[in-house]
Amino acid sequence: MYRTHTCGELRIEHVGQTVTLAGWVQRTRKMGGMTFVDLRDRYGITQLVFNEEVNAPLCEQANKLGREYVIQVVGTVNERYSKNKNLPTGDIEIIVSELNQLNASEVPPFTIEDQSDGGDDLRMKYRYLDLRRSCVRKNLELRHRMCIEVRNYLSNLGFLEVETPMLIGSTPEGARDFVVPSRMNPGQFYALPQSPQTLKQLLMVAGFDRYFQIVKCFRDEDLRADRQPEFTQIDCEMSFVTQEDIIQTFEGMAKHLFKTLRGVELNEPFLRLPWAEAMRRFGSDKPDMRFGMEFVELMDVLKGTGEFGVFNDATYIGGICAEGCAVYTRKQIDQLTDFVRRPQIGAKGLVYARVGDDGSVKSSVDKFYSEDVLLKLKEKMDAKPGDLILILSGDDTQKTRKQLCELRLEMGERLGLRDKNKFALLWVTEFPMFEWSDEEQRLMAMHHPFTHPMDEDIPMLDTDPAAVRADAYDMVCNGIEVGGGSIRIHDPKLQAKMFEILGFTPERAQEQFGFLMNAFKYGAPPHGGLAYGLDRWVSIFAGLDSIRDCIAFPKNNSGRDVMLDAPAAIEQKQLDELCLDLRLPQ
RNA sequence: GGUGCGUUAGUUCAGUAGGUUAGAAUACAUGCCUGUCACGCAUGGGGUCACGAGUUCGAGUCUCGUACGCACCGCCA
Repeated sequence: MYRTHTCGELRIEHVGQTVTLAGWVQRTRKMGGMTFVDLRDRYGITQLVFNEEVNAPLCEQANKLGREYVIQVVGTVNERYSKNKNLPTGDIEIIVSELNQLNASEVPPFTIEDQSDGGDDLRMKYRYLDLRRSCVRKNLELRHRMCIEVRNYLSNLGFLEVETPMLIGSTPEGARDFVVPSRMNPGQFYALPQSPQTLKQLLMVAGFDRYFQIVKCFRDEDLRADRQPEFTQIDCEMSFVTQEDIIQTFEGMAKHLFKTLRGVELNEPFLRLPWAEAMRRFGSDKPDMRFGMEFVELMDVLKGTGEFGVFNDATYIGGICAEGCAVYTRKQIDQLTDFVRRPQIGAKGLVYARVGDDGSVKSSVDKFYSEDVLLKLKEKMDAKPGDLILILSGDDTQKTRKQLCELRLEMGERLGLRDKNKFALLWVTEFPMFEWSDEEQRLMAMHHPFTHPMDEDIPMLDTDPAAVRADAYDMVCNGIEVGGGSIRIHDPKLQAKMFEILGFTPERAQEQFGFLMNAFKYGAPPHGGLAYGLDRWVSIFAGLDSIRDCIAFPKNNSGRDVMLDAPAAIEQKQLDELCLDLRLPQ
């Protein structure tokens, strides 16, 4: 037996027991005739003591241990002279009588400590060392507990976890597919699923009326801090349900996770915001509702009421009111102007108005407007003395709202309103069914082509498809889309019409999605579902800035695994066997 | 495909206006130290300043290019 206890286990009540421990050397402290060793495993740290007077050769042996050596010790649990309140095992130590070095270690390239000196790149290259750090390990432990709670919650409601294949067919809609060549079918390719969407719909046809799966999904798109090419979804689908049933079920799951994993009771029903309203009030389909600072539309107050050409040419003027920010210096406001002018945001400029303690308004456009108009502005913005009004305008309402959204988030950040320990959840509903693609010169499904339109909008499919709203919903937490879903189409005729609107010929629809349309001919139940992004949930609960930190072996910004050095070229023999003629870009 | 920032010791970083032998902290090594726990003290080793070209009497420092990293835009049904 390698060990009788873990390194996080022993307490004052174990004093006097003879124990065997095994683990890694975190650090040694040599005090002359005495040596202390911190022994670490994933359960904690236990201090080992070696005393030259008691056993000189053993102490000598301990002095030779380096960081990350793997050792096994036999010893007696002893109460410490001076306790360490920072460690759960800080009341005790092990007086070692036997030391076995199980393995040596090279000096690690960075320190294996919570406050590591290692940069991201190096930590990823030696991820197996990085994962030894408790702050990283804890994220994976949380991820594990979340999976358990998801399975508990859904299992108790009668959901069945069913695995769907990883090797499926490529579909042209949506994200780029990762493709896998088939050796036995030369020149043909599988694709890795972007999501098990169609497969779970087939499970509904098969009568598995409550399905879920914690499942890897793959999308060959550029990465971000919150986007990996392979990521994990909690994928769910239900039959004989309305949108309301699904929202109730999965709002319940969110509440369950918050309660069991964060100890947060969310008693109120989540806010529901139709997409158009979210765009109008926050300029985003995933608004951060931890703070207010809602948009106020100012066209009626500022357009045509003064000589300011920028506003008079605008088709949208919107403002936000930053409480107490009238004290902002010229420099601070210039910083905000630079912020909105950054190419990624793209605003031309920023108009501001300070509300003085006496209620007077001083703005950057004073010379263009009468005092009367400026007071009307203050009134419309509901601004109080000491507030700062920030205004953006433009000739593209959608774009200007997006810019104002960035400014609102920046102000929220500056004012400390985006507290990681505060959670604001909501549903965004009534998404548009389609959005116009300039690149493809056609309507594209905003969600996916299997989304059911809202019943009352179905007649508009023929007359004004762009105005049709979808029976779709996203769950948003702190400005992050944490899940989304929809009621699906189960009528083959409606599905065929949808493909037609999306520009598919009947032949091509049959070729790409025939398996689904055929299945619908055999009694498809009404159904709908939702998928949660597991990585995002874990990173929100753990307060992480990037989902990488809750993934054991993540990819870097360019989609590379720097530890495995993948992707990489393969041998000519493999290419030959796959009948692949590889021409690299010049 | 694009924008921004970065690349200097094992590691994290500093490096002034372009000018002598490139620094700090930490890690590592050696020595001292019997109650430390971010131990302390002393000494020491450790650098192709990412790569390539250019400007210059002279480049870690300025310019251009390349590679890599991070963040973001596009993209992500």
